[in-house]
Amino acid sequence: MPRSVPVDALRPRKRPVQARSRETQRVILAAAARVFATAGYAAATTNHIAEHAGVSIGSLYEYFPNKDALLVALLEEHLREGEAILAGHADFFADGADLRRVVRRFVRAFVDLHAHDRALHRVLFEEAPLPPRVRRRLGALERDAAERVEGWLRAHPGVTRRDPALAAAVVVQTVEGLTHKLVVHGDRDEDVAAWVEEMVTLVTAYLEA
Amino acid sequence: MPRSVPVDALRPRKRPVQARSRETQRVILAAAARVFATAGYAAATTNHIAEHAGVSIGSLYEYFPNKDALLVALLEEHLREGEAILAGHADFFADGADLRRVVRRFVRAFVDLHAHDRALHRVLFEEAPLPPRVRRRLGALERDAAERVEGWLRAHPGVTRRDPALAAAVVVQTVEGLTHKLVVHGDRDEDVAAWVEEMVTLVTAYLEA
Amino acid sequence: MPRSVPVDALRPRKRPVQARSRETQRVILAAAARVFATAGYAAATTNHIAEHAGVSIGSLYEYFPNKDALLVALLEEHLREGEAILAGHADFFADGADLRRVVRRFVRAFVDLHAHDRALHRVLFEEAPLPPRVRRRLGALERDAAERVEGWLRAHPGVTRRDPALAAAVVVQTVEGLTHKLVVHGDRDEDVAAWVEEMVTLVTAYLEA
Amino acid sequence: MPRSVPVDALRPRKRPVQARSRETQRVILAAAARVFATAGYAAATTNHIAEHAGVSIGSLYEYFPNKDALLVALLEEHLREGEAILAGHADFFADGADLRRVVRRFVRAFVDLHAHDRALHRVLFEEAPLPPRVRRRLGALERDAAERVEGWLRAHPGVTRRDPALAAAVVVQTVEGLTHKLVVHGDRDEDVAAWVEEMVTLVTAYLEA
DNA sequence: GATGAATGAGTATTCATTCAT
DNA sequence: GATGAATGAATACTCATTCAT
Repeated sequence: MPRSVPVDALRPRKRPVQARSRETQRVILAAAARVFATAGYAAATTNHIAEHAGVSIGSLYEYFPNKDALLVALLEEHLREGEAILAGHADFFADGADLRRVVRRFVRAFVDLHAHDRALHRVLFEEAPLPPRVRRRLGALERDAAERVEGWLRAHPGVTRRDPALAAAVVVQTVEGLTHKLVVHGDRDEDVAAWVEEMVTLVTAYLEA
Repeated sequence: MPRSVPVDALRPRKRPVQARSRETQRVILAAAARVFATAGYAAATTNHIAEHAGVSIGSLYEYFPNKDALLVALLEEHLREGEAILAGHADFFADGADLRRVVRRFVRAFVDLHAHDRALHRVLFEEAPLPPRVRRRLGALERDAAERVEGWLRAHPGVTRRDPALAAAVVVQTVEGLTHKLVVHGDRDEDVAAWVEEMVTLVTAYLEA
Repeated sequence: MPRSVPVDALRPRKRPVQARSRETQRVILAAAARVFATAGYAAATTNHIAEHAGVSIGSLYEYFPNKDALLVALLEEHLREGEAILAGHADFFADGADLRRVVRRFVRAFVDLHAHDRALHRVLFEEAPLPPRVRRRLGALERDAAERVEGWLRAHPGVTRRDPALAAAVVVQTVEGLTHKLVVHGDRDEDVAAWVEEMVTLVTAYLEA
Repeated sequence: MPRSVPVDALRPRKRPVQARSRETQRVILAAAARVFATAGYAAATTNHIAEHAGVSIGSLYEYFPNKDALLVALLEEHLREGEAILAGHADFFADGADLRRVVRRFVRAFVDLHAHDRALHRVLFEEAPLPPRVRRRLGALERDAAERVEGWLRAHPGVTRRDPALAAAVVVQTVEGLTHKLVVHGDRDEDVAAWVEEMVTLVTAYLEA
């Protein structure tokens, strides 16, 4: 259980150049995702992960300097996806008059982002001791999302909230929080559609109140 | 470090009848709360907790059969408070016509319940591997709250939601989620009042939409 | 293989109060001496040492925070003996006119100090990566011895050396160096007496030259 | 990390015939010297050495079968220099009547032999677990030196020692021991000249006593 | 009831060495 | 000959838990 983590102690060790090693890295990360998700962070063993990856423990440490680095790599992947969604949909909110439709698109993006591996997200966000650097990045992403939402709120005539910055934060936190509850803890897939509609109503009503 | 905890291995070992024993137990639990909050669950050691409590490690195990039991005892305390609020305010929602005022009372109760030890709540709800039994109790409490809310929604004329059970769940999850974000991660106390108002608006608008 | 050793990371962990634990500490240290001496420092395993001591590995770490601490404890014991000899014989050099007799007593003390466990001394002084703090203490002891010798050289009329400080250092280093060679690497006990006489002649002749 | 090294596993693997190979070998050895000297034997890794040499780890093992072989090669280089001095100066001791001048030449040779890389010598002689074969060679060289000294002692009229073999051993060990102390541990270069004179006096006085 | 010495299974991590490319 | 990815045995150390006193 490492107590103090030196700077850059969490980055993958090699930038793999050969195809073989890039593949190995991918395999290890996939195994880590699987093992973290099923066993939980604390109970997950690096030896176990290497075994699952069909790779020697030495190879694992060739690519990742310690257990945390695996977690961080997984998280960064998730964050990159989130950033891609935000960046890719620059025109996210740039859509005509229908408030409800824009909100729905926003909610869907959040839900989709979290849908593909529930168990892993539980580990990533609830169980693991996230290094401050990663926590900061997480916070920055939220703030980035809030800023975009704020800009849109200011532009949209239907929005009645007085403090757009605050409202944007409320929207992001609400959607993110409910998405986590829903996707991470939710039991039934079939509820998702219904919940998405409720989230849309919740947010839209708030913005128009 | 045993990972699987046998059923019912989590209850405090003795029901202390003597005042001194009860006091010792309290002291240990207080120390556990402090140490969990500052070090995190995984990094907190039972020896450390015993030391903080000014008690021998043997005595700690006299009262709590294992490390998890400390966490569970702390959580149960929190849940008991929650139950007390729900029970004590049977008339919670039984108040006249003002939807907004009722919602505000509800939100306040949630926020207050979580306000007194932020760091501990972070550990309790985010970092610790909660035993299924406790997770179930947590879920039961949420469902209980949702049921009460549902009953009130059905009774209140101003509410427009079609599916009161679903709406009640949305309300409880939203308030709980935002409360956690706010109280557990929030930096500034002064923001709390503003956020409470926003949460009230959010929920009220939703119910009246 | 620890690279950086924090301050006080080398002291024994508990000051044992109960007789039982003091005995345990002694047993562990004795086992460490034996294992270091036979296997060498690098090859000596803490688990191996604990096993030899008839004690669990946990107990070993209860008393010594890491492998180095065992080595250091052993060395400090040796240094304490050296200091005791120096302190106990304050009248070491305070003996009449016979230069040769005083020198002989000095040489004997050095040889005796190193005689009781050759293999251990080899490990302690030749093979082990001594922490700077211990190296400094070693140097201080040498300097202390040299100062006492210097004082005596100044007082003794038969000594012809011009620079007593330098001469004292030469004497101490010569005797120590030859003692190590003799006792640590020497094969035959029977040679010791002859060598002691040669060392006495060597030093005496130098001082009177 | 294999602890026992099979016999004859310590010789360089190939006798490089091509210039390029010989150069590579030299580069690797130079890197080993540098890394051993700065990091110490145990902490020096073969990968690190290969990296410093600008050579792949595979190439390193092409030339040296294991880590010890590097150390041994370095030591043999040192021994070869020592042997060369002894052999080259067959007339070392064959010089007229001046005992003191001969002794000085002998001491100088020893000191010079060790002067050029202090840190490396510290590693080579104090820290590294020398394989028996190398230890034997070291001993043989000492015995060789002692024999030559003995022959000279027997021939020289000014020498009063009764047991020339013993006296020769004393001289060699004294000079070697003090040289190591001086060169390996000494801090200031300027002391060297003074110490050389003292060593000369020490030895000369002994031989004439 | 209390103490704290003792336990030992369990885990992250290193590094000399091999061998497919 | 050269490369560097892969190997895996080996080891220091932790900490929840027990139990003799």
